[in-house]
Amino acid sequence: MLAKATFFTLSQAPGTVKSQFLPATGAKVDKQFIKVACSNCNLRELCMPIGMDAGEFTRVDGLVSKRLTVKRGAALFRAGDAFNALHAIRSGFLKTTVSSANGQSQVTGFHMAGEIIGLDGIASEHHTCDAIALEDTEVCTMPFERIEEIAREIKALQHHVHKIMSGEIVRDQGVMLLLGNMRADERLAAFLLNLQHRLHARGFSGSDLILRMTREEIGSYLGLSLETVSRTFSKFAEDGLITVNQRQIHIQNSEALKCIVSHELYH
Amino acid sequence: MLAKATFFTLSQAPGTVKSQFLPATGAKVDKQFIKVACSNCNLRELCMPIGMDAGEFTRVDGLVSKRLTVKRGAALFRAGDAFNALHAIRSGFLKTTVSSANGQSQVTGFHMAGEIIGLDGIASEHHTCDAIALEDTEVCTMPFERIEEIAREIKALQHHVHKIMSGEIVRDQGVMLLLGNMRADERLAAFLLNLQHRLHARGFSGSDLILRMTREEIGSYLGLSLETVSRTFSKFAEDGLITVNQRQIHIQNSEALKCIVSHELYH
DNA sequence: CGGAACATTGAGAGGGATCAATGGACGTGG
DNA sequence: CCACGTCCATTGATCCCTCTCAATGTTCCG
Repeated sequence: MLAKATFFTLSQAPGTVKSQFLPATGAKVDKQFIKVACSNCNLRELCMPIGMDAGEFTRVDGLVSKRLTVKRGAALFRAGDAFNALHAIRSGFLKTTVSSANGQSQVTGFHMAGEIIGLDGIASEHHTCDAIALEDTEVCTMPFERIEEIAREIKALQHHVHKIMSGEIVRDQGVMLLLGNMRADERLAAFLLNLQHRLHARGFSGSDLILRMTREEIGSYLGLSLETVSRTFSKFAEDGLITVNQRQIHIQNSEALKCIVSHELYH
Repeated sequence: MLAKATFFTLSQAPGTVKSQFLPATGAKVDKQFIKVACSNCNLRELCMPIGMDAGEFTRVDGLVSKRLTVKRGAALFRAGDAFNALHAIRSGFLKTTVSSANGQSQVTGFHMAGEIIGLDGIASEHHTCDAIALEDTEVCTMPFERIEEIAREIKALQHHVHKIMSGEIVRDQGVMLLLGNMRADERLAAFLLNLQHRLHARGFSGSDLILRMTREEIGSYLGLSLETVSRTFSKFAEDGLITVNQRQIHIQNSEALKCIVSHELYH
């Protein structure tokens, strides 16, 4: 219930190792257009409001000021940076991390195609987290002033913006529940199931997935050490719930994972 | 830095035990007006946008459809309830809790006068958490449709709504950092400092505070058992950092608390 | 005054962190 | 194409922080 409510996020590839993430339109095709319109984008159902007429959609197309490419390991933005735009992820995969004054940091989320990133910056006009690409990533940058301007005119867009922000709040609540209440195996099971769920929403089977992040990053997100993450993966594999090969995970028994999340030992 | 960035929230009373929370206007005065205008409210600087002209403020007054009183222990809303309004807390104190399918629950926040509650419901049109009053509480109910309607016309209000939601996201990030990275004493120290900070913003000294929640609720919020909360309070008291008398806390050495949050043992 | 709810404190156990060493995978450069 | 170095993952051993179970004390309210 809450588990599917959107804890986390994850990237992956359908079956083959190197296959790219985009469900349909290939990157090469995109290159032909200097600017791909939202109305044309195959991710629009994930990141744009539904129920707009053609005229409204044309206005929304004007939201995207530019497309950015972020190389793996590079930052889309960093804590402290001035905020002026939200970013829709077109392809690729990012993590967001917050840091305390003394340097310890925590992964607060993994973000994949179709999601909106940068909401944290609105409050103070400055970002409060780092957004780091975990693989080469392409984002559509939407100046926030322009978003607000158009949202004042198009009801559906306005409401959509509110829904996205509220959804992020709900997601965070789920992570809090996870960090505050669950034990290691429950956290990791919930993590994998969320993964599966989100991949399914993007047209993948979800039983085969490729982790884009290290064990350390998973551990940071889940409030565990990297060793515990690794050990728990191994335990799941021993019990026949999953198959682990480095970052390739095959989910064999998602029902059992659900039982683990629910505190129910085994079946 | 992140510590003051708004982890949590807390109510209290300035010095005397039974004193009410409202900084100035007493409840009795309010009763004379069927409806207290936002433009008149002494909390407006906390919950309303600044920089509006008189005409705009009059429109915003129309946001509040009614005032609700929630008795201690009662729910303002519950997970699953249909969402249709946000609530501004006028006086009192609430907690929000989320529950997983199998019944374990977690406090996700404590909310005091001047804060907006109910943002979680926008995403799915249904609330995802319970909001329970920890003392008799008065809220101003603002139908969300009306908020959106007026926000489309008044830029300052629109932006304010966005800031409030973003602020909630930033707060949640801080809680994640706390739950994922800190140890018991660090969590509790951060909790107390956040308390102090928020009280200060409301005109209280903040060195004397009265907890409105039980040890168990603190523990749930911080991901600790109630015994650990109690023990840590005692340890802080032994070390001369605070004085504890049931729910009355006196902060004697907030600098030392800051050191604890920063992982620095003692000084 | 008695009971319920809450807080404190102690003893013991366990889950996960930490420290440490080994092994694979990948990329770079010879 | 192979060698090497780096990064990452796995696995083991040990320790300790926090949970759990339990008993007692305190406050508040009917």
